[in-house]
Amino acid sequence: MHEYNPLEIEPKWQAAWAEAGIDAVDAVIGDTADSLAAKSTYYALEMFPYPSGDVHMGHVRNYTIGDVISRYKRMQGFNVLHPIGWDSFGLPAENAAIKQNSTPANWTYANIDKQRASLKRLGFSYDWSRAVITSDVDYYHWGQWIFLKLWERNLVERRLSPVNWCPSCTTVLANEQVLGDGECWRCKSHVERKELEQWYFKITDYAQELLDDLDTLDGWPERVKQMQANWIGRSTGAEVDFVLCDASGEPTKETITVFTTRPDTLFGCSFFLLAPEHPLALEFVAGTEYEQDVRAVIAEAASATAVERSKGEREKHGAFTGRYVVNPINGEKVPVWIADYILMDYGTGAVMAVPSGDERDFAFARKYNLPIPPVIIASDDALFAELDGKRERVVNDVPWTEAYAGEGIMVQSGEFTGLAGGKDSAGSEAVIVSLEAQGAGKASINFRLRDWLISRQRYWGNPIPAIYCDACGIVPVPEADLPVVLPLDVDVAKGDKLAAHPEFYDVTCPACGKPAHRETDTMDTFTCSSWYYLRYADPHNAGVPFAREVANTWMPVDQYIGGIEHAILHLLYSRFFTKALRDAELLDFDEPFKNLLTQGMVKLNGETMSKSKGNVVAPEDMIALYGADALRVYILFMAPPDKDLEWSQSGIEGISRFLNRVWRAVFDLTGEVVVDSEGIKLSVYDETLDAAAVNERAAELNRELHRVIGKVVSDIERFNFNTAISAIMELLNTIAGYLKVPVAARDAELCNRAARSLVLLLAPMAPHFAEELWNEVLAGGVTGGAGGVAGGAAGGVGEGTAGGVTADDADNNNAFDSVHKQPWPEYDPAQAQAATVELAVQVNGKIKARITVAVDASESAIQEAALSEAAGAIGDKPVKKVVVVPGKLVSIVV
RNA sequence: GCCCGAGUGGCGGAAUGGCAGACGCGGAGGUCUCAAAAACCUUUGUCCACAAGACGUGUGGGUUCAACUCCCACCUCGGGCACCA
Repeated sequence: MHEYNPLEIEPKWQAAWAEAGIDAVDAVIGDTADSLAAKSTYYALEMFPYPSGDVHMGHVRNYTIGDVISRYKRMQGFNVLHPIGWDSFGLPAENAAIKQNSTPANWTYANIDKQRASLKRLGFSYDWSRAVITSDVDYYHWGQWIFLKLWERNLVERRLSPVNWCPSCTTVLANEQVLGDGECWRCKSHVERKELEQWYFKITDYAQELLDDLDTLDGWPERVKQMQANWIGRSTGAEVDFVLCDASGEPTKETITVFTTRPDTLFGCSFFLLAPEHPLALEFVAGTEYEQDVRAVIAEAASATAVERSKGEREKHGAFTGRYVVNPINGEKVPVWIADYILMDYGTGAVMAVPSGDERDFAFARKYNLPIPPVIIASDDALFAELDGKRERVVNDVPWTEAYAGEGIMVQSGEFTGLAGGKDSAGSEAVIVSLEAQGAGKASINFRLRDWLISRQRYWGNPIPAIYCDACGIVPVPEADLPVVLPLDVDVAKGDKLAAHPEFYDVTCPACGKPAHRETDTMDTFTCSSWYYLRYADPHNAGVPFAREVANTWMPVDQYIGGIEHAILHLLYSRFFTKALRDAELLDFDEPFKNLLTQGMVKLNGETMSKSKGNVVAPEDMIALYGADALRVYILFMAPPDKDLEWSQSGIEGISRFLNRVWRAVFDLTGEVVVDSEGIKLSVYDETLDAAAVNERAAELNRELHRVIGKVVSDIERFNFNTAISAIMELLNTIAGYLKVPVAARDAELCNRAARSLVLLLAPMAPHFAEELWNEVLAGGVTGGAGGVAGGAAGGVGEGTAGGVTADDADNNNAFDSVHKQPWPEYDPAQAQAATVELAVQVNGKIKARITVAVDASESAIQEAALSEAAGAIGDKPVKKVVVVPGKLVSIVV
């Protein structure tokens, strides 16, 4: 036996696999074009890395999970696409370039080289021939092409809007890129609001479908779907048109529309609110006595930072504009105020205030002494009789001390009084019908989701293919002129930008030929990551981003794996892209990712590992100590994949020990007397075992083999890698018990099968380890060793066709018979059963005895045995009931 | 405030309503060794000197022959959203 030396065998097999092209989907060893076509496809995908530096433990975890799934599926006979690439545009490259006086490209590509080497060192089975790097012209060319397709489909728009501006990154951000407390997702600086003209993708056109199709994503975590649903934020209700009055208070022909989820409370509207940014606000008060107060509120609201706004219950400020509007439901004139809690970018920026039914309006009414007419009361409320039918308004001394926003009965609501009120209630519907009849409103749906702001005032990104012409306006770059190449001689370290490169932006208008100006903003990096999974399917296509039929073959992704932090960002954008590309007839499916696994973080001392905290455990250090396989197995073993895990150094030593034990056991199973490095014999036999004891151990091992293979299958299918590994450990423990049997008394077939199964089960998780054992000890049958266990007789379960050399071997020139080309071991649940089982006997819920019965014993026989065995505990108390749970226990109630 | 998760030994974690704590780490004792490391064996939820027994899955109730698991109420921690009309 040679020692298990991961540092020697891992690079060896990595080189051998690379040479044999074992992981490329279209060059799989032993597969012909026909056999490949006959296989089902399986697309396993992990979120590609940003090349920020070294590979860290989070990557190791993410990619190990994906690799296990890929290798397992290959052994199950699928043709597996398992690609990798880099999301390589983005701001960190610019910052690093400035810091190191380098260029973003140099920094990025150097990091990619470093990460590629690390990923290869970890033994991940990627099809490297398909690697996609988003900052390569060959890739971003097609990002521009897709941009033009979306533009053709009217999904691209340049418009003036309030935007989020990060002063530190000196660029605008999408809504999704502003964290809950108003911080930039990347640098955590406080985001400012600005009014700028920017490029948008009209993701809101798909708001309803993005929401509806969440229901079809059965393979997604509920949590992620919930987060997306909240983010999309659909509200149903009505649009109501209020008639504007002129400065003298006379109704005009103009109306102003509000959105409400509670049309049933329309009679309770006692004032009307505009957002401070609303264009009508200043128009109303210009030159009036109200102007000063209104301007003060506007100024105060504008200066409020995101932090202040996020503090929840904030003192509300407002001012009367001097104007009135007419409530269409009852013709009442109500005053128009501005209020700083009204958001310009939700609904219409104008709101009907119902202080009795809305906490915020209530607080505002109290503060400014506005009427609070009750219109909804709980059905059992005594006020009903008192209020019903009365039209007088109760002012500030209403019996209510707070707003009532729940469901109830409409009161003081004219013809609608007595109807059920609430969101989407009968009362709401009746009010909408009435409004529609008089042309003053309609049913409506509002989304919280905003369009996706995709332009960035940064250099290191995909150039937006648009040209500004004084004569023609904004003109798309013609498809034939693509790609718009990002110049590499921009020296960001010296503060250089695209906007300072005339050779980039001085162009002629494609429409009229006159001098024009190229767009110097680049696209959000999230546009690059919104379709990379499609490019993997057809990575070298030089005519289109991907061929439709090829995309249809591999997509949707069967299993996507990545961090929860993309629950809204990347995962929502990618869904949008897929739907938009489908409508552009470029592909034929609705959702990109059929199944999603969000893996937990790797922590140290309860904190996320980060360079700035200095608490990073470097994967390279662990590989140097224990090897890549031990690291892979350990990270799988520590916790279920979707939970955060706490790094512990001593645990990986345990896994290293486990692999060493397996190593020795495999040799021992061949009959070889295993010795340690100093020649001390480790194989120890128990010569006292008689034939019956040997047979019992053999039967136990056989049962355990069938049980564990079945367990590993079901655990891997559910991604419970930790329990799959536990089960393999249990198998090893049983094997260790059998290895006490002297070599001459062992069952050769059983030893062979046990060794092979052990190695095959570990192959997806510890690929080099398994490959070495397979090739050095097992391929071609177990033949080596002092005991001379004969190989080739492998029948039974263990391995379908794997009798050693596969039939395809002759057809190709690979020098080895890879364990990763073997079929997954089969198992027979019936053989996992022992002939007899021990049952616990409970008397009134307490275990009082144990009985051993045949596995197929009849219920009455079991009952009889249990009653006699537990007779002492039962005593003379009458037996009321007996429950027999086959294989488990007997419960006796006395 | 609203919406999700999660609370099990010293630690990581197991348990289609059916013997709680699998598997591993750590600890204790032992074998081997001059010694140590490695390896192997035994042991390891708590209480009790041992045994017998009792108690044990955040808390309190409930359903059930049987509850970590299901139901109700609550506590704690983590995450997301939050003036969205």
